[in-house]
Formats: sequence, C-alpha cells, structure tokens
Amino acid sequence: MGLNRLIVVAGPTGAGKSELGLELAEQLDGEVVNADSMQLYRGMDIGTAKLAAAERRGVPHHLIDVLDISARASVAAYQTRARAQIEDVLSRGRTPVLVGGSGLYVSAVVDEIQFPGTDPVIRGQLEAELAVEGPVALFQRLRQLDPVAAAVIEPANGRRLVRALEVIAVTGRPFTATLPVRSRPRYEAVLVNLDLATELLDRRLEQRVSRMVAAGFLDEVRALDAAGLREGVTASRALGYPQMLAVLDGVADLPTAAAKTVQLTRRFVRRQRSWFGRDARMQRLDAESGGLADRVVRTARAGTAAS
RNA sequence: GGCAGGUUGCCCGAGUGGCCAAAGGGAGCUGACUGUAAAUCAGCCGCGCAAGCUACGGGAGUUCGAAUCUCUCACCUGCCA
Repeated sequence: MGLNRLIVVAGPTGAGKSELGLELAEQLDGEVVNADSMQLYRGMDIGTAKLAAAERRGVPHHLIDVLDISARASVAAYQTRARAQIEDVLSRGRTPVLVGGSGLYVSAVVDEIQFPGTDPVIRGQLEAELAVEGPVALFQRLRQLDPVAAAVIEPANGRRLVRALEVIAVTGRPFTATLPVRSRPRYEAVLVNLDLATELLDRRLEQRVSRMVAAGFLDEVRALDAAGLREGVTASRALGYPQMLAVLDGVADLPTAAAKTVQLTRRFVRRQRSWFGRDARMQRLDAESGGLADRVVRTARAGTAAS
C-alpha cells in the first residue's frame, strides 16, 4: 500500500535518479511524477535521458511529454500540475515519487512558494528595455521601486530584474526575491539528494552523452528542428540540443558537439549541487553505495510512524 | 644553406624598460537563485596565512630596474635556395 507521503528523488544529472525512483515506486506501490523541466517536452527523449515506456517496468510516470517544444515552460504552471498530480496519486492510496533535477521545480512542489502572475505585454516591454538599455537601467529602477529586492538581485542579472519589475507592475507590490525558508516540506515529503563522487560522475556524464549520440541524438534533433525546435524558447536551450543543431548547420562536428555537451552538463551539475546541497532537509545518498532504495524506504516508513 | 617572423600562466592571446603575477577570452573552482531554471547571474582563478617566493622557451649579459634591450642555444613558421 501507499505511504501517504511524498518521496522526492533529487540530485545532479547522471547520478541515477530515474532508476532509484523506479525502485522506490516498485517498493512503495508508487507512481513517478517528473520534476525535470526538459522531460516535460514531447519528442525530447534521447537528449533528456527520458526513460522509454518499455524501461518503466510498468510504473506509471506523470508529467512527462506534456508540452510541445514550441511552448515555453513555466514553474508556476508546473507547480499547479505537479501538485494536482501528487494529490491525485495520494488520493488513490499510492505513493507519489517526485523525480528530477530541476531545483526550482522541486522547490515549487515542496515549499510554500506562490508565483505572482505574469503579463506578456509588460514582460515584452521590459525585455525590450533590457535589450536596448542593458540591465543597469532596470536595476536603477528596481532600486527605486523595491530596495529590498534590489539588495539581493545582482545588477547584471537581466532575467531576474525583468521578472522583479514585472511582478511589481502586475501586483503593485514588492517582489520577494528570496526563496522561502525551507521549513517542513509539503506532503511530509522525504527528500533525497542522490549524488556521487565528482570524478565518477564526470566520467558517467561522458558515457551518458556517448550513449545518447550512439542512440541517435542527432536524428532526434533533426526531427525536432523540422518541428520548430529553434523557436521553442525553453526547449531550444536544453543541454546538447543547440550543440546538435550546430552539427546540423555544419558549423561543428559531432565529436566536438558531444564534448561540448559533456562539458556543459558537468557545469550544470555543479549548479544543481549548489542548489540541493544546501537543503538541510535532504538526505544525501551516495549513488555508489548499495541498498539505496531500502534505506530510503526505511526512513520514509520510520518518519511516518513517528509523525 | 640564406633571409624574415615567432616561442607569455591549463589553453588561446595582449603586452616593446618601471604603474606586470602580467589585459582580455576560454577552461576550471565556488556560489546565488520565486513564472525560459538544462535558464540567468556573481566571485575566485601561479604558490604562500603573511613577509615573500617562483614565473613570460634555456643560458649569459646591459640596466637602479627586463616579459619588454643585447648575445647565444633550442624549437616552430613563412619566403628564398
């Protein structure tokens, strides 16, 4: 039977989250809910290391293949869907297992975050302004309107400045530029940060990209290109995809593109670590050690009994 | 064999006597993070806690002082043979 609580498997790319998630789902009568911003996209399979249907061992997977590559992803929309999905799984008496390495997405599910609305017109204006005048102009304005937010947003971070100003314009209130305090997670979640020694992980990333290429990554991107990948604001930025497009355009060769992808992934992993690493609620598990699923199940059950 | 050019920190690359441990970029490391988050951005980046030490192909000089000038050796490049 289900556990009546959420299990979260987070951690850097390539550590083995999908597999662990699968094992946990099997042991806890669970269903996997995706927390990977790129696996949301239909057609991005090889490059996102999405588990093929046949590899899911009959475990239901949710929030995979739910967006067209032309759609832009949004944490707010994800939050709504993911929570609804989790509640649905819980309501059926099963255990939701949230699996993914997108830090903000995981946080959106587990923490008390409310994302203020957006306005395409205002956003457009701000982005235009950013492009023309640069971030400093926006920063000056933010400092006037919301000194608190300005104090924590880097003056050069155009993306965040635009959003902060947008929120102020839309809501008429200051922008909360800091993450909420990490308190008790929603759904009494048990959080796992699956990681492993840098040298090992780096090596795995190399193998992982080699496998992707061997599995036809380039062909996948060729097909997506025809379907409008370049126009997808979010999708076109997924690791490896721009690199494969460069090959299709004849401006890079495959080995170079693959190497670049490995390098970018490695860098991304560092960022993921800096995100998950400081979350004290997360149980850090070494992917190299054995009995991972059992250990998680044990803590999950113990926690339930205690609470 | 002759003439010309080059050799700079992990890589590329600026620098022509002091303001140079040496611009800039890349790579690497650390970190931030509320609607594109596989995004966006920041700091560090020869060694040393420091005094200081070691560094601009090797060696020898000139000079108060050299990555920068001279000589020489090595290797690379272009043109002439």
